[in-house]
Amino acid sequence: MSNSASHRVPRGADFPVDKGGEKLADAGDTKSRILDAAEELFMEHGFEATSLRLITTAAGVNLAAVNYHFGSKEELFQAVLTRRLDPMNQDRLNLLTAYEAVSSGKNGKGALTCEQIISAMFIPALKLARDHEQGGKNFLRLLGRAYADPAPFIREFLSNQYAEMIARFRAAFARALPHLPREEVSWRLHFVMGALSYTLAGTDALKMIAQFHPEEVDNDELLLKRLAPFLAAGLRAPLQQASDAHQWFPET
Amino acid sequence: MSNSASHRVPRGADFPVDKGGEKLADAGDTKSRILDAAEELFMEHGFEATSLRLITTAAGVNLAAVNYHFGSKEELFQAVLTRRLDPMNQDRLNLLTAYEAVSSGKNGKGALTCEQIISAMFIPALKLARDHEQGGKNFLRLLGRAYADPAPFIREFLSNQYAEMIARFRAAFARALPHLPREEVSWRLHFVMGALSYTLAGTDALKMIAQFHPEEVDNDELLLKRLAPFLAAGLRAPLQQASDAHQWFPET
DNA sequence: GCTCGATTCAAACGCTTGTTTGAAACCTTG
DNA sequence: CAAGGTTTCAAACAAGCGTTTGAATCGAGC
Repeated sequence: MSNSASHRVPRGADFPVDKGGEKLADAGDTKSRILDAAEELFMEHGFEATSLRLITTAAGVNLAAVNYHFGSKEELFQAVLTRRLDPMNQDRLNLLTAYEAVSSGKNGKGALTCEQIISAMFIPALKLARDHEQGGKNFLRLLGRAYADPAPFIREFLSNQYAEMIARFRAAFARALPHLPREEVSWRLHFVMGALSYTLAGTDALKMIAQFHPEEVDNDELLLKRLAPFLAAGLRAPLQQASDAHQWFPET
Repeated sequence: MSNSASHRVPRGADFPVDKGGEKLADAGDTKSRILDAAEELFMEHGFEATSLRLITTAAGVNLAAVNYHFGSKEELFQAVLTRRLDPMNQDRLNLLTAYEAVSSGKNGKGALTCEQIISAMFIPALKLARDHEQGGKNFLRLLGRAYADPAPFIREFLSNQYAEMIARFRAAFARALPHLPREEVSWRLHFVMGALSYTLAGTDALKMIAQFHPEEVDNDELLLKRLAPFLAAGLRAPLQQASDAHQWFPET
């Protein structure tokens, strides 16, 4: 029902296009003002707890503007995610392709190191984290939270957005870790994605508990640089033999 | 306001107590029926998206029963978490204490291995995951999602619930990894907690993407046994030197 | 058997939610 | 300047929310 043409569709393209020298996101543009306000408020309160009245008031636009420009609250949320997620994942794919081109040219085998693959995942995220003028930093938090959101439309949306990227990176990790069963590679990729999302989303969760230095808490760049070696070591961990399981979990 | 005595307080204790041979959680008890239904529905839809009418209908009790027995929706949510989280964290502390007693008796130094410390964190969680009769498996998912929930009352509640456990485990890891700066230990503990929560919460998130075998997807026990070695290797990763940072993130 | 506190119940309260509506304002195009 | 499509606006809509109320029901103790 939300995908029907029931709402009046504006003349503009589905998304602001960069035509010529004009700014890509005009700060005065109603659509962009809504996207910016929604991004910040969704990050702060989550999808369900953020009302359209809160968003439109913060954006300084009329309440009906959301339904006019985006169709529904759900479609607004997807637009907020797409605006930055699409380019970031495309950057990741491009970076991985570039690494593979260099590597295959050099030794003719085409297998990257774990460090290279993780770099291809993290550098585009880092680019967003460094983007202080736009709300890039906020966006990473929002994205991390969307990962854990139970709403079906969010999960389905993220699955579609990530499908291509995940497949490419799983293949790359499988080549980098040929001694590991494919299944184990899938799991470890899952762990990497999880640690990344959670860490980005939850910096304010346990910050007091972890007694971090104040200047470090909100520094996503420092965070990623600490996380990357941690994950690389995990990826290269020797495969756990079934006979060793008792070392971890003695039968209670 | 929610903590006032504005609602009529029932005669029973704050929580079902195990008196003698009677069952700890009587399935017919209104309070327990509400807790069970709420646990499942909160897990499925999240806190905001789950209405009291949904919960009370599923539990087969009157709508007003929640406010009568728990005071408010927020207090119900905290009761759902406390019921299983309190014992689990107590188990973790007891297990860590037991390991430390054995270790200090053996070599007089008292430093545990990373494997032991991780075991002390994971085994109590594993006990819940194995607990199929009760909704223990569902609870781990709910808990993982609560970690990422932006609602202030949830974050504050979890901070208090975890404060003691986190402090003890950080100290243990610091002794196990004496070559690491305390700050780095805090970060890696944060990564461990994050990977654990996310992995437990999000098994249905990327399950299609990761193309797992169906029988493995919902097996939290197998999951934890794969995650533990991954995290242990990460914890023991050599400290990243500032001069090596370019290996990960060449200045773009 | 009656009393009194504990519990359940149906109904309503006040409020917020996402969405729709039809008219007003705006702005480009002829 | 007039026409026509685009965007904004105030107002209302139906529905759902958490919570409260006061009476009905239950069940043990005198």
